Amino acid sequence: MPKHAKEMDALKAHLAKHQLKYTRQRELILDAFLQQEHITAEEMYHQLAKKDPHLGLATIYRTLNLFCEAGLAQARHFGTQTQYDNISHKGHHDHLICTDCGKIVEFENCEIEKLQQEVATRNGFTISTHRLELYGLCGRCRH
Amino acid sequence: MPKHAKEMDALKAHLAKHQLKYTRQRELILDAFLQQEHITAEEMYHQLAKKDPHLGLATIYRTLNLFCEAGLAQARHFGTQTQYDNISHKGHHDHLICTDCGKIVEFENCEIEKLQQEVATRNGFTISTHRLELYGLCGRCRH
DNA sequence: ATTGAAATTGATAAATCGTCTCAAGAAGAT
DNA sequence: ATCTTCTTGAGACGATTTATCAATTTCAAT
Repeated sequence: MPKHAKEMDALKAHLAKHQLKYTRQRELILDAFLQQEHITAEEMYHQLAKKDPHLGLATIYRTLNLFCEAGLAQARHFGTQTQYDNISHKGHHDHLICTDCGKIVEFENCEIEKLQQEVATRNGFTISTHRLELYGLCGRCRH
Repeated sequence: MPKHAKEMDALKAHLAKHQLKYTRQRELILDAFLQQEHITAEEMYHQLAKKDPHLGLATIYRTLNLFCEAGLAQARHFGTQTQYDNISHKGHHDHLICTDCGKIVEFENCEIEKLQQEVATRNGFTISTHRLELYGLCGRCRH
């Protein structure tokens, strides 16, 4: 029994719905991905080089983008690179981002989420995910 | 009397402090920038091509980055591009995005902003901008 | 199990975005 | 006006991500 049966089922459902196939590479990348809070394609490429030296970087990009479409991941562009966040990792978390040093603090706030729901309802929307990023200076960089 | 005397003074102060010069290009780019809520270098390049066909893209990047250092702008990575936000522009708006039809609804919510401030303060951050996007289905696409 | 249509992969080429380089030109203090 | 320093424009460059395409794999139907 795999550790992440729920996410694997979600992926398989997405694949079936779109006539895509369940491949060895996708399973490999999913396993690695679900153990991370967030990761870049390049990082995953190096991690998986041990398990499968022939796994291509393009496949990793394609697969991480697939995870985004399947709702398992979310892409976040920071600096010159793209971070792929693992949505299932902890419930949902938002980010405080220091524009000077790049420091990232994660947080959760139920009240904000509640207000988001209200806004959505008022506009006839049904929310499935959201993204909230606060940009500014961290304590250290303000000086 | 220019419309944005305050911002122009702030820029001149920054230039003087760092032994930089006030050039025709910087003035041109500042004027264009202050009329926007946010803009990419590429967009500005096309806008300003009419006024100065020889203005280089590199100069626009350099100047927008200068504005960031001077505290007039803030860079935000959005999709594959960098958005330069006009800090002096008040009306910040957030987005409701339909994942099916792509419809975008803008909204503002003071309560959410207040809670964001609280979270930031609690973590020692000073916020200058933020980004909030709610993803889901709009009323029409839910059926 | 075999077949065959359709999707996927790996390798690399290509595109994209932003920064760097450098000679020529402009700003501003004297 | 002169001289030093900074800035500019043009294109080269580097980093990251996507597109291309022949070979391979998946999977549903035999």
